[in-house]
Amino acid sequence: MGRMTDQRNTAALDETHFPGMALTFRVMRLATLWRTRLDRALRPHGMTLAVMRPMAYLRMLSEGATQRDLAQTMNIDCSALVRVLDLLEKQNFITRQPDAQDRRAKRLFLTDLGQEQCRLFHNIAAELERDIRRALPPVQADTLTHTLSTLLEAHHAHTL
Amino acid sequence: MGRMTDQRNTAALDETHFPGMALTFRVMRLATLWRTRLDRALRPHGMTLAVMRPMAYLRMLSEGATQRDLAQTMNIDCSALVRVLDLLEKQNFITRQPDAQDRRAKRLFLTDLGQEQCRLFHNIAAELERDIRRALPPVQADTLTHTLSTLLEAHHAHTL
DNA sequence: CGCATATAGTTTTTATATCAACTATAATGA
DNA sequence: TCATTATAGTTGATATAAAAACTATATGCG
Repeated sequence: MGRMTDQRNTAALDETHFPGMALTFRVMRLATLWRTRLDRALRPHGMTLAVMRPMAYLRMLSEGATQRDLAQTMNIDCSALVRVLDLLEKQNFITRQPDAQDRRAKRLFLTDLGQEQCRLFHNIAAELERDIRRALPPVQADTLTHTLSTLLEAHHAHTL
Repeated sequence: MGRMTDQRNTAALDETHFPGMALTFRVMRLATLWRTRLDRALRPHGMTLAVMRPMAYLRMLSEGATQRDLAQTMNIDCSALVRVLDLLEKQNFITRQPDAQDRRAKRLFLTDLGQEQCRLFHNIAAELERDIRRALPPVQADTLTHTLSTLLEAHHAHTL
C-alpha cells in the first residue's frame, strides 16, 4: 500500500481541473453519480432505471400513447424502446394494444402492477431528490432548478 | 458510453412533469443532451467521448499514473478502463509501461499523437461550454458552477 | 520464512444504447 | 388508381458499462 493512491485526493482532483469545461463536466459527473444512486436504490426491487424510465414517462404522457410518442418524449430512439417494452410486457407491467385506425401502431398501457411499480419509483426518486437538496439552502436549490430549465430551453432552441 | 439520437420537439413535455424530481431529472437530461453534442462533435475526428475521456483525465492527473490511479480519478471501475486503454494503445495514443517496483502495475503515458488528440478534445469541449454558457448571464453561469461544486462535494461526503 | 490477505490488471458475463436495415402498413399525388 | 414516399415497429450488429471471477503479483503477520 506504499503507493500514493489516495482516495481522498480524487475528490480534490475532479473536473475542476479541466479548464473551460467546468459546467459541462460538473453536470455530467453529477448525472452519473445520481443515476448510479438511483439505480442502486431501485435494484433491491428488481428494477433498474433503464427499465423504469419508460413506465414513468408513459404515466406522465398519459396512457394510450404509441411507442413512437413515448420514444419521442423520452428523446430516445424507437429501437431502444422496443426491447425494454418487450421486457416490461413479459413481466406484466405494461400491455401493447393495436390501434384500430392505424394497424402499424401500438398503444401502451400500464397494468395495475405497472402502476404500483411507478408509485414505488416515484417514492424512491423523490427521496433521492430530497437528499440531494439537503446540501443546499432551499432558495439556492430553486435557483439552480430554474437555471437548469433555462439551459434546457436553450438546448431545444439550439436544435430547432 | 452510448451512441446518440436526438429527436427534437418534446420541449413542452419535459421532466418538469415529474413532481419531486425536478433537480435530478434536469441534471440527467442536460448531461445526456450535452454528452450527445460532444460525442457528435468528436465523431468527425474518429473519436468518441468514451474513448477520449481516459486521455483527458490522464493528462490532468499527470502522466505516469497507473491504471488504478486513472480509474479512481475517473470514478469508474478498473475493468471498465482496460478495453478502452487497449484500444488507445492499439491506435498509438497511449503506451503502457511496466512499473519497475511493482510488477503488477503499469504506468500510462500519452504519445505525441495522444497529446495532439487531447488538445483537439479540449478545443471541442471548450467550444461546447462556451456555447452552453451563452444561454446565461456570466454571473449566473458562475453561480451555477459553484452550486454544482457544492453538490459534488456533498456527494463525496455522502459516500465516505 | 510461509501462509493469509490485499491489490493491479485482465477476462467474462450481462445489460443497455445506437445505428442501419427490414417489414408492414399508410399517405400522397401524378 | 397505383407508384412513390413516409411512418411504426422490429431485428441484428456493434459499442459501451458495470459487476464478478480470475491471474499474477505484493504485503503483512505469526
